Amino acid sequence: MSAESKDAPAPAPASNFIRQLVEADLKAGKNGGRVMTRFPPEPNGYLHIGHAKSICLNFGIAKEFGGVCNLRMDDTNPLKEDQEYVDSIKNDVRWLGFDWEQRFYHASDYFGRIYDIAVNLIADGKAYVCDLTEEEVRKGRGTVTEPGQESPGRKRSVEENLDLFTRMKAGEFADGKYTLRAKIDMASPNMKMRDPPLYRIRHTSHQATGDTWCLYPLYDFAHALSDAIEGITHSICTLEFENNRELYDWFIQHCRPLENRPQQIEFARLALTYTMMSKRKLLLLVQEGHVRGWDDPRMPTIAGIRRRGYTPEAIRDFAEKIGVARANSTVEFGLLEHCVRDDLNQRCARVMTVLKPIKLVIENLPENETIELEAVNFPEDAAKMGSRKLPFTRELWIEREDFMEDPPKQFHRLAPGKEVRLRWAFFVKCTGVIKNEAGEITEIRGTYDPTTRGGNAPDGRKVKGTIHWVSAKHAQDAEVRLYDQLFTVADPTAEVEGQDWRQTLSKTSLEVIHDAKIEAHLSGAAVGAQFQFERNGYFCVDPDSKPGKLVFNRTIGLRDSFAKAMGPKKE
RNA sequence: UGGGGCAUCGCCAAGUUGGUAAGGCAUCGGGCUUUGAAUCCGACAUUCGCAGGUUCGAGUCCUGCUGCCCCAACCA
Repeated sequence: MSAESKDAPAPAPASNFIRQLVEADLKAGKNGGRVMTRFPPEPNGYLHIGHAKSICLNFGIAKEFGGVCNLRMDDTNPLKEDQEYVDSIKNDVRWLGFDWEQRFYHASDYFGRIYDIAVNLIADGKAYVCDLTEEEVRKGRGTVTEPGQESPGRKRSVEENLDLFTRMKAGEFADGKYTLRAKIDMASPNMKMRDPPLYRIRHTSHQATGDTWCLYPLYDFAHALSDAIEGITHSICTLEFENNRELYDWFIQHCRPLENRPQQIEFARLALTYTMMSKRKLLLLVQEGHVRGWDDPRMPTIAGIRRRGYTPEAIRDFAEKIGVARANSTVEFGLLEHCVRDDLNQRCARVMTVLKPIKLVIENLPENETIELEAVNFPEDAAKMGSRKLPFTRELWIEREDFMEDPPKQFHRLAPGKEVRLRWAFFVKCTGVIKNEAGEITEIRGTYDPTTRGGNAPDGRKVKGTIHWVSAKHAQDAEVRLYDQLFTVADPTAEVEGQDWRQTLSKTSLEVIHDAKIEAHLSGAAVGAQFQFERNGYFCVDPDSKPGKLVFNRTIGLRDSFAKAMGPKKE
């Protein structure tokens, strides 16, 4: 625990306008020195990496300034919400490393109080029952350049409004018959202030409150009140709610009884290249079977990237690195990958696994001889994870890509007449290949130099390349799933005329290898265990694994400057 | 066209009484190397959307312009 605190001191968090604002509020003694934030997702889908940014921000700010952060389900629309989503949200936030303690709430917890406040608003002449249809309301709202028309309901008496609202709650009216609207200003240049709806009738049972209610408050009303009721001091949301702030403040000012004065602050939501963040479209990917589910490792959902092998530490680091600002921006996916590699590099034991195997026969090693070698599990710090024994035998698996019959000069791997080091083992020189009738190489032949045991030549002879291998006799088969971007374009969000967004879905985002060769000792690895397959990347054990047949997900490949220098791969 | 926002290196992003452009990612060199990984060293904005103005001095102040985002769901 305390061992890590003696490491290099954490760098001071980057400056951002929200931290500065909270700091200034604290200094000014605002809110009695209290800091309370909240993360308020609507349980209508799974959380994604964009939500992770918000979670880190809200819980992070609270923790940093000695405050707390609530987890609240913003469940005001029973048509879209589901218990499955609330479960997944709690699970994901917890997994990311944040704790709401006992402060898990629902906007629906406050339906009773919100209703009472609405009644007060009516009594104060600041809200009225409107009998316009949805269509009429839309038309009556005007446009951005023209003022709207006042609803006839605006002239209703307080008594009649109260009576109607009571009957709306009692279930006397069908969906859409009436709404409750705030009486603000139909000519406001801010469309959000043109008598916004507060309540609509919906005879639908609710995920949390069942059939208790048949009318439900709308977002603006319920959200501002929920914040005030909980005592939120800083209500952090994304930029698209900027126009709603004036309305938020109106509610805070005119509703009673309300004790607190929360402040809404907006920041730019996360956008990532090659990534779709729309909840609606992510749902379609799941429903239409383009992916295997919300937790498909190709999905940008927390559940997906968790299964993929991304760690909470990497995601938190990413959230810190991207910063917080008010300018819309799109972060390169490569930054997230950097954070993941950076974290995994420090925690994963190294093992050798051959993904696309070809046999290498050591001609000068007898059939039944086994040489036992030792391999360090974490070469950066040999003491950290110990070592393991490796059997070296006549028949080995090596990576197909590590052999070329007619290589370019920069190729440091195996080729006829060339010598390479087999990691932790010996120098091996290729003596030839065996081909089938089709002319395909089926086997590579070579000889090992017994004096180079461990990988160093006593004569000081150097070798350019080191490749990984596994004893064919001892290797176990495993399934390995290689992932690539789900979309082929950097901005899958861009609307292209005549083209459906699904057309940018990649056909090669998943490649399954059924016969990868793994070191025998790996066969006992637990689901979720993570390793670096040397020279191949970071991998984790997938829950689909069965006894005797492990399934690995490639979390992320290693950086590959050679491939980069050689140009794009043909695959 | 009304209102609300935003514009600093390829991508993020600091820059707050105006004082002479942080950092990260990416990229490019080089060292080291039993992972072409990691790591280490070095390079990388005379310039802050554009045009004027104020000032000894402006990314920071003023004026005008341009571009992009958001708002006309009984969604959030």
